[in-house]
Amino acid sequence: MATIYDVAKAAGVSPKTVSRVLNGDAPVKKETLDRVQQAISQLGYVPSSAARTMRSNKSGLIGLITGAISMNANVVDTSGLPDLFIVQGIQKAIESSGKTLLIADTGGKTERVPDLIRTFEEHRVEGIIYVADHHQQVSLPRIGSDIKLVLANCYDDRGTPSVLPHDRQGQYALVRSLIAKGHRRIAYLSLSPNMDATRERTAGYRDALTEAGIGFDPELVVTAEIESPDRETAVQLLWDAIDRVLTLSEPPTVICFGNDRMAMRAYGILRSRGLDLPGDISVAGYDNYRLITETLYPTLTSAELPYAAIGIRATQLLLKLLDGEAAPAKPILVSGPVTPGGSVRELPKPITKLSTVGRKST
Amino acid sequence: MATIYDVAKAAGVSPKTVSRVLNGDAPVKKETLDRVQQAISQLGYVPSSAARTMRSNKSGLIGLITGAISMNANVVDTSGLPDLFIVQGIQKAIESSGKTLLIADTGGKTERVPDLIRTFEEHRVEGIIYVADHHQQVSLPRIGSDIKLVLANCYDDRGTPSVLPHDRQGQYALVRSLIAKGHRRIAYLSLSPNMDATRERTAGYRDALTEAGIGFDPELVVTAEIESPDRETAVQLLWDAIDRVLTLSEPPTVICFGNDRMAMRAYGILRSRGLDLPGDISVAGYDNYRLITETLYPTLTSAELPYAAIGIRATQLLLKLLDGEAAPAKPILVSGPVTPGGSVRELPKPITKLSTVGRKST
DNA sequence: CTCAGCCATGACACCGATGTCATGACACCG
DNA sequence: CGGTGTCATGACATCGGTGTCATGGCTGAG
Repeated sequence: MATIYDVAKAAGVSPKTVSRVLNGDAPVKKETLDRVQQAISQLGYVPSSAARTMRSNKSGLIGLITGAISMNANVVDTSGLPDLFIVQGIQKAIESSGKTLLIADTGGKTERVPDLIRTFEEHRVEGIIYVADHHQQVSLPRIGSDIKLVLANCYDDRGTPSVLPHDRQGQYALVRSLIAKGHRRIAYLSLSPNMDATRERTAGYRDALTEAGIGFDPELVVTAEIESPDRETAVQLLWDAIDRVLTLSEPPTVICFGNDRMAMRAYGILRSRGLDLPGDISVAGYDNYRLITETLYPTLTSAELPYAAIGIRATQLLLKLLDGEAAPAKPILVSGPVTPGGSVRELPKPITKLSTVGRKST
Repeated sequence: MATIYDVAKAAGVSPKTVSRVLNGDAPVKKETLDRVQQAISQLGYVPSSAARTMRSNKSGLIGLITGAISMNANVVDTSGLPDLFIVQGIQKAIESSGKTLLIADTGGKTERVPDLIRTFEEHRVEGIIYVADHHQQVSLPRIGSDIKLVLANCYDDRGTPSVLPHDRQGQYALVRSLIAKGHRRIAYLSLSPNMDATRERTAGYRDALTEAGIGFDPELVVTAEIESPDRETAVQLLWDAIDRVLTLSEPPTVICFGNDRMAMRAYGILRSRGLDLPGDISVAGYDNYRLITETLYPTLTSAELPYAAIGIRATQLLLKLLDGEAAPAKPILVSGPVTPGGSVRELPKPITKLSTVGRKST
């Protein structure tokens, strides 16, 4: 590989002048510049970032720790939308910054994290983004203070800067849109109650009910998934939960599911009970996992889990920290829109009471 | 950040001795060793890979170019299984090699590839793996000969070492398994005929028919997807294709689709025609995209597109090249198994002719 | 005409590892 | 007891860039 010295010799100048040409940080005579540039292209010279890093102590590298790449492989996991979308957001945001992304995958084993951090330290990354596969609390080993850390889709108890999905707002907006379509008996078949997302979303569900003056009926809220079920168990649990709400004395007109995948399963289950979608029962998901929401027939109404946006925000946050800005005191919450699909039917409006809530704008 | 000099001073030895402790490449007295190790952990010293790289001219980095991370984002693309699974395989295989993976994403724009390669060259990667989003021919800019290149899921006309899915074998095995279940009228609704995969798979389809002594009926083979359709068009095309084969004078007992996603759509379409799955018609996909095959009800029979394996093979190939082994003359073909699901019904065996083909082992 | 000041360039040291060679302390052999 | 070999360690140069400072030539103001 050609070095700056080779180029200098070929152009008949000093290495320092070549350096000046490369970085444009000092005036160079046009003629000299041409000679140098020709030498560069002739030799196919590419500067060594290792040498640069050494001198400047700036690597231009950002480390990314995730399980997103190795996960989702065979395990079709419980959480729904692959955290990979967060990585996509990060990738996109980093692109324009001139930094280079070093991606390390935990392979699903969190105990590998210290090793990965160590590797990043060897490469003198300027910052690290840690991506969790679902909204959760994490605890990472301490990192040298010269490396900035940002958490995406997770948080810790040390006040490390973090970016989280605004689950409460998401479920609120979803339920609100259902109410706007005339639904008042709204079931919510949730993910495991231990998850942060479930707590938040349940709160959002109630927010929307309260706002519309609809009483909260605990019978309409059923846990329909446990931590890490096998397929059979998951289907069984879901089947039972659906059965439970459908056999209520006053059954729901729409069922919200904890994620799109549950909703996808529900399509098959509901139909096998002879129900028409959305004629007999409306369905909504969560995540807006497009592969599912757009491919299902009819298309699925879903609240978007703004993973790409979380990735972007996390990256922007990190870049700001690197720029010397102060860290925000609280986690940054990112909201997502509701994507309407064909799975939610518009109910005929009650003629007795014409509240604004029942109105639909379009 | 502490350097090897700081450690040396703290331990009262020369930097070279610290180096010896780090690399264990020369005997060090037990007592000295302890002092050095203590100094290291006290100072939190982590060696700089930049300095190492400079001295040794070996970076320990492998570059990966892919569109897998940025793609699949909003575009639910035509090709089916996300190439991300290839990246997963690569990640897994690289893990145990001690190398570090540098991932660059094209963001879907191939014209960015030269820039990405340039960045890799600056980091002095030892090898590059290029991952395509579907089986295809590519043309990459030339790379300095000191960097090894391996193509995954694609090939070029320069004989660059490459690893490809064995599409012909895959479709052959799938159709063979259908025949083993008693099917003889087998429709094939394929992807775009311009795709390498389609050509290969069609050949595999015919291989299986020939083997079983079933005549090839061109009416059973229909293109049901074009290059990059919008959702509406895709559904329409699929609907038409299904209609076409179902209204044949002798309709198929099973339909093979070009990928799992088409099959997923077909579930809705077939049911809306009042057909029972798999009672009235059997269905098979391609890719074994587990999110789809395992979540659909009934589960979907599919041929596995061995993306993870391709990633692993590509990585192993690259590591061998780096080890000085010669490149294989031909692309490496990776086969995948057939994953049976509930979407294919076992047909009653014809009593007149009891051929071995109709037999089922289990 | 002279000197301040800019322009273009080069000499040199340094970043943090490690390969090469040298050195001093012992042990072992004859 | 002297010579030879091994062990443990250090001095120094080097990898490829870039920051610092110096230098020579030229311009323009006084």
